[in-house]
Amino acid sequence: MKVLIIEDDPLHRSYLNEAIRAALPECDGVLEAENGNTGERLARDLRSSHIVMDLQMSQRNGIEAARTIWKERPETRILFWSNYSDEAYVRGVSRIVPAGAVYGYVLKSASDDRLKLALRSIFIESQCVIDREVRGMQQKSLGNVNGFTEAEYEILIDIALGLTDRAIAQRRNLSVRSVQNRLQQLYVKLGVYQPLGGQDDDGRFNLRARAVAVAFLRKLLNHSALERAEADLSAWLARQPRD
Amino acid sequence: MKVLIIEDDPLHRSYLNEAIRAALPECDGVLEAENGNTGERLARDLRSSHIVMDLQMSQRNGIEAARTIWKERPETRILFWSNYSDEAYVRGVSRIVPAGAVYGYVLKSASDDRLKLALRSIFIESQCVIDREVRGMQQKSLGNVNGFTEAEYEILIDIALGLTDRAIAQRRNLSVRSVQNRLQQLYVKLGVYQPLGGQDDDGRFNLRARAVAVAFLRKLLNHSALERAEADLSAWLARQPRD
DNA sequence: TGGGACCTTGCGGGTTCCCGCAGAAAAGAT
DNA sequence: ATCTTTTCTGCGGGAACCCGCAAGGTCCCA
Repeated sequence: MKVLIIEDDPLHRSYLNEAIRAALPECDGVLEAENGNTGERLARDLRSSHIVMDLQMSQRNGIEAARTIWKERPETRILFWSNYSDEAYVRGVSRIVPAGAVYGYVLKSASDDRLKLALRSIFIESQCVIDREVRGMQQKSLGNVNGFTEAEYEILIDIALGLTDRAIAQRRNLSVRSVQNRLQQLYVKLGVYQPLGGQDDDGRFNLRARAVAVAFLRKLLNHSALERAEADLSAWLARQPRD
Repeated sequence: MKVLIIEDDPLHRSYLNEAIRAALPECDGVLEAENGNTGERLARDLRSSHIVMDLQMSQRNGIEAARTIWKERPETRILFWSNYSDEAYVRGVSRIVPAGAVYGYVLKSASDDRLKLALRSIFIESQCVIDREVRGMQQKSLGNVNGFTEAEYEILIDIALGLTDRAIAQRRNLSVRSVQNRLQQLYVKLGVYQPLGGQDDDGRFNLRARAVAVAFLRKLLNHSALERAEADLSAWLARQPRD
């Protein structure tokens, strides 16, 4: 068994390397890649099916890399080892994990033992391991207490990208009014909606822009999510005939 | 001489610790804090005037911490040791460094030697050290090729927070029309302006929201900048009498 | 088979945004 | 002191946004 590390911080990389050797004596080789691109290439060339990777790398982020890796070989086992449990990341990951895949998500703040345990669980015992904090995030994200529907998330991204109502309607195959409905719904959930009576900060906020701000502050959105969305968008735009 | 480390990643912390001991044999003590809050407290209690800190920590970010530390003791020497050279960070730092202060900004990707050299330069020779990449950022940011005025940056933040034109006018003591002028100017600089003829993506983008998106993608804005801005905003709102 | 919950769509209108035009005011330059 | 350049400001109007109201649609459950 060989393990591939994809992580851009050299310190973390060597730490991981040691941890893997210690936790998995049956492993006969550890490879390292320092960004998503070379990681993908190595995974393809060497047919690695055991990967540990960071999300948030400068060159090409972990989610992108994982997506293409899983697309080529869905049985690959991936342990995500990340600093953050931002909703944007958690959601991003759970959107790309193939049905039945074995994977893990542990935070860098977790203890040594925890990491080693996760390594064994995933790579040896074929069992998923998701940190409790991350799982909490998932619950909140998928359950509905303070949770966002796919539709709501979608429209949040669309306004974060700066699309107009009309463009969103076109993109999502809806009428303009429906788009506005979803927006209203989003505003309510984000707590930026102003129910007419409230003279408090009335008129101070542009709801559309405010919603994006709040989403960022709550880490519903982050840089890499935006980047992905922007890439999707420009692909769609290119596909769009001149109206 | 004692050195205080403020850094939330334990690996990086211990690496820093070693580097400091190696580079500064004359130093007789290294202290560690794992977030901005305890860092500030330690700095105050122990009167540390030699600090190495990360920007981007979860509890309280480096810029906040540095601001209060420098407010209390402007002669403190601070070396910022960060992963990123985002314009938002660079600008954030240069906004708070007191006149004549000795400080440094080196990237975590820099070599061992580079870090040690920076430590000696700043703490022993009282000389500022700013990584070339960061300096490049500063140039771009302060010079005006693709650079943003303070005014433009200010209004960018205001719309990113979700304020309306009217609210911005109030906050910045301008007429609404002036705010809109500045917005137009910003749109031009961000390349989102649509000069009437362009039927290309005409109407696809909401300029206001698009500007924020582009700013995020270009790292003119980032999470911690938004957080700071949000804090400033709510302070201002509290100070604002009911209109 | 008839509610109930939810989503979609059209209509209408009040508000905000976007911005060309043009005059006043401020800041520099010669 | 005068000229230029930049910034601020009001006016006006077209477009986009925000949203209450109300009429279908769909899906599920009893």
